[in-house]
Amino acid sequence: MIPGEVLKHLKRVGVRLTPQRQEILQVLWERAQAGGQPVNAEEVMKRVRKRYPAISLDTVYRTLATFTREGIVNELQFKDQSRRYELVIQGEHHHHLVCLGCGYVREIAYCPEDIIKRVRESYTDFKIEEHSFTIYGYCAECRED
Amino acid sequence: MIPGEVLKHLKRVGVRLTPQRQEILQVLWERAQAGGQPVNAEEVMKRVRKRYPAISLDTVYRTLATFTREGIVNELQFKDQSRRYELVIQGEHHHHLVCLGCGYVREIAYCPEDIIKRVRESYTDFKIEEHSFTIYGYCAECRED
DNA sequence: CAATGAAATAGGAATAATTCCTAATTAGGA
DNA sequence: TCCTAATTAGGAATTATTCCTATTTCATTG
Ligand SMILES: [Mn+2]
Ligand SMILES: [Mn+2]
Ligand SMILES: [Zn+2]
Ligand SMILES: [Zn+2]
Repeated sequence: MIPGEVLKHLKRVGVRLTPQRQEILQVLWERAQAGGQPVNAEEVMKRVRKRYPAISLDTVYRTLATFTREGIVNELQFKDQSRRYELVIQGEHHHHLVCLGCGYVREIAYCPEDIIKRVRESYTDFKIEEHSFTIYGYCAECRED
Repeated sequence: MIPGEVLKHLKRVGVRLTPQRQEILQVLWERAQAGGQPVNAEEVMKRVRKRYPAISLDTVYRTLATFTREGIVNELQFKDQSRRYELVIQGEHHHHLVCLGCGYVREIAYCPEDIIKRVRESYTDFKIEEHSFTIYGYCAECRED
């Protein structure tokens, strides 16, 4: 299930493949399959505990941080201060549309690459590493008018 | 100092102009003048206390929330989970470049309006309210290579 | 200019998310 | 199989933000 390249990468950089980590990957993978709704740490823990009851929340946090550092996972920070995670799909990059009412997330394929390029060119003393772009609003169920 | 239109707006929508709120506005205004480095609630409190020692942190938070709701203040949520605030300058809109090392913030004038327009057109059942766009990296002092 | 009442405040408690700590366990190379 | 550095569980600590409530105050009205 879990992409072989992910396991290979972890091995290459010397990140041990513990059962906890495998289960977390599994949960993220299932999530990605089921529409790509990102999950928070609490939710990851709950889901992992169905198959691996002893996992601690701290391990979930640590693991998600490790995976994020390794580029395997995307850590999203939304403005309701919820942090959510999603598996990075190889060679794919996207942003999100978030409902301020229910928190539902949709993916949008567009990325302001042109702007990032321009900024990289004009702010040469600044080394760009990443960017976040999120659109907020109300989904069909949550909008009032 | 504080833009007259701001005071007028608050009056119009029935938000009382207490000394606490005036001092907070003053601090945000001074910040905007001094380069536009956004501030967090703690910092706002410290600065306000120099002139109004009894203000409580809760009042700062409440007031910043009120101002944000009224469109007078911008609430920024960065991915290190710091929340910072800046005065909205009438008729102006910008985004930020944030250093992952020291947290220093620079403003960038570009905005991915075209993408937002496209999203608005293709996701018609979604009512767009706002957006956030932030570029992260390392400033001249913090970059290593 | 005094009375009035809803709005706002101070200060401390409560909450929630995340990180820290440490003794015990374990993955995986030798 | 052994060994050791990496990882973990579980609970404590920390941090940022929100909640609570008795008291104060703004600003409208008479
Ligand atoms: Mn996504
Ligand atoms: Mn700014
Ligand atoms: Zn919704
Ligand atoms: Zn820096």
